Amino acid sequence: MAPPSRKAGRRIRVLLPLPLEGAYDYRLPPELAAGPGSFVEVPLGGRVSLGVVWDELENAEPIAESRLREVISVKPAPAMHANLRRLVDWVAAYTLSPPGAVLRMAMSSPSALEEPASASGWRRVEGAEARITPDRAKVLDILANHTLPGTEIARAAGVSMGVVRGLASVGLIEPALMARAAAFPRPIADFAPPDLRDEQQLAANALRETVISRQYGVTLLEGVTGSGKTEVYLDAVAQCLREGRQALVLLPEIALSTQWLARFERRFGAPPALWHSELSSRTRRVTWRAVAEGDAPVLVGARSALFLPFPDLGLIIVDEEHETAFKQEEGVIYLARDMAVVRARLESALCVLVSATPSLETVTNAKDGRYAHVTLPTRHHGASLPQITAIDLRQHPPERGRFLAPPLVQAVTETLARGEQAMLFLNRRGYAPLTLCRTCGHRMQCPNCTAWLVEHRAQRRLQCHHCGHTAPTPLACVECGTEHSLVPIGPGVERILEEVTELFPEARRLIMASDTIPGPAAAAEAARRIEEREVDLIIGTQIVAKGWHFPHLTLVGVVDADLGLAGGDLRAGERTMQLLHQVAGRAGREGATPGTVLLQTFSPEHPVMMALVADDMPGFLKAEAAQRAPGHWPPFGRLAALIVSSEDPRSAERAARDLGLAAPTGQGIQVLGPAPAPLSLLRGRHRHRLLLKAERGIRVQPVLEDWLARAQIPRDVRVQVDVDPVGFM
DNA sequence: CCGGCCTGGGCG
DNA sequence: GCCCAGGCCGGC
Repeated sequence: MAPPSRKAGRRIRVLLPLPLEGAYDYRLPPELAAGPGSFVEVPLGGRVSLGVVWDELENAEPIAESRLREVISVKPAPAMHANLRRLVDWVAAYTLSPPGAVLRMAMSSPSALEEPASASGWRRVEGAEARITPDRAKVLDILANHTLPGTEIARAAGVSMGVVRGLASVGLIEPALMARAAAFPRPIADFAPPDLRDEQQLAANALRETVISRQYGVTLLEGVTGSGKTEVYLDAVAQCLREGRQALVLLPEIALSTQWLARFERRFGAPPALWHSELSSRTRRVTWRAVAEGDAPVLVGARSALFLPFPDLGLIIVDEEHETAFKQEEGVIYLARDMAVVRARLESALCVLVSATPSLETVTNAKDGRYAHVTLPTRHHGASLPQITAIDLRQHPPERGRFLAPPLVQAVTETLARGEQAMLFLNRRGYAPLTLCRTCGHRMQCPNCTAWLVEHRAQRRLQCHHCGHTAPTPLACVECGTEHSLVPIGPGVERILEEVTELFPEARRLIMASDTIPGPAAAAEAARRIEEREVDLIIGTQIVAKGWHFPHLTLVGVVDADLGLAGGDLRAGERTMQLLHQVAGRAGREGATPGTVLLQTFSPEHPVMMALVADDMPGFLKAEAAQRAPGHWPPFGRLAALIVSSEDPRSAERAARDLGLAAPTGQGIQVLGPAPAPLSLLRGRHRHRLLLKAERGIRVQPVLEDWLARAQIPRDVRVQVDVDPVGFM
């Protein structure tokens, strides 16, 4: 056998969007031109994969020359910028994920690269001659100096597609690639700038300065609800547009942000580009491409937008920075708020973290001088902040079988009598969170999760809110067989609706929950009905907390203020505080009527309730900090969670125990657990958790890597690493 | 004794 | 992520 002939071409590294250890080496044939960032097609096993030419790695042991395969082609797409490649590497290293898994997010889907389909149209063939009818003349007129798609020509000329096809068949027009339509009209920086109040102008100036400087910076923009934070950061967006750089706005619930989008369009005379999981694959491709080519000056999106290929990003806004929706809990587990800061640093851009109730992490960073801090302490038009009062349920118990205490019922009655709107907030969907058999005590539980099944009476079904398991509500107890013995325990929003229907039969009622407001259209319709006063009484879950503007709402009743405090979660108090503060902020946003907020609670002496009533956020955060600092809890230390799961309960438990035995030790390091996860059974998997706690100066990644390398993990066990965990379920 | 299916490793 | 090899079990 002849020795393999030495083939020409240089060796390059290609990162593939797959969960592989690192980049793979290929040979680039001399006839192809590609450099770092180029999108290339390469053979992988028996298939062809799309990948990105990655950077040279020093000290890497190269694979044998004989094993190299050749790059098939180089894609005609803008190369992935070095900044984004560094972000991919950084996020992979930080989250201990395979870089290819992070690259996958940055490619959004491997098909994003394909040229958007049907970008072709028709143009006139100069000098061609054929019979001209009046209809044909109209078409040729329209095509005098344009290339347009067939359907558009027919519509503009008022002729049928047959005429267009006829012209093509006689050679008067020919197919042509169009200059891509401006899918994303340019927002105009000075289209309709608002008059900013003095304190807004000061804040806006501070942001402008950093945008103009083109330097990395992080600023916490803190302001009470209704203080006009959005106008301030949109001013920074305007400045970014003047600088000719791109701006990215991350929102926690993009599907519910129709009011925000309308506001953006009024301010800039054009809508922003959008990015979220529900985009069609075509829109996805067009948007991805427009971002890469710099044709989308402003993009608004969910956390995944952070990995889009902006060639020149000058500004990242993270609105409601404290929201847990910024945490990605599956696949590559990351917190978009923190990765936004990283991207801003890599891009020499400004990152603005916006909130009325900023997280203790961000407040601490601002206090320590790592972040700049600008505040808006007062509301618009002199509107006062709502008056918050606690209702002690021990002193004012609701009637038997009811959930609204007499003082709250009274307040709703008075509000409705004045012709104003009221809202009842309960962060629980469905009718009742627990269904119990009165005869044998059996509780209806999810077969796949450690969770009760929630009754949804309207659908006559029981549902698991963790795995989606659903079953018809049984007539008899599944355990003892007794009929009519199952009773609902506790309220969900449906049950509150039932109660107010009896109490206020005249009031026009609306439930707002993720199952009744499934998307942007429903959200817009709900907002319209409330704004136009077609609704008197709103009963809502946490989706009512998110950025809505309800000008006629003056009363908010929180049905169960204690709900989020159970469970011993590190941030339970902080999160409850943020959620209730945000809900409270919906009340009395306009005019002279101050809003009223009533909190139903069994523990009005709890620090969260006290702080809400006294409107003392800083005091609350100070107390939180004082609690967390001595034990080195975040933000005064670092956490990483290992979630060990398996379909086999014993396998999961054994692996967790083994990991516990192999736990790292050392100065400033502590391992808690293993312990069964609060949701010890989730989607059919048995779960145990271990928690690594380290002092602030310690990098947890090498510790984790070392730990995992020493442990023997059997094949049926999965170990997920969650650096900086947010939830503890 | 053969074939189907499941699982785990490798892909440059 | 997906292919394919190899092992194991089931069928006649």
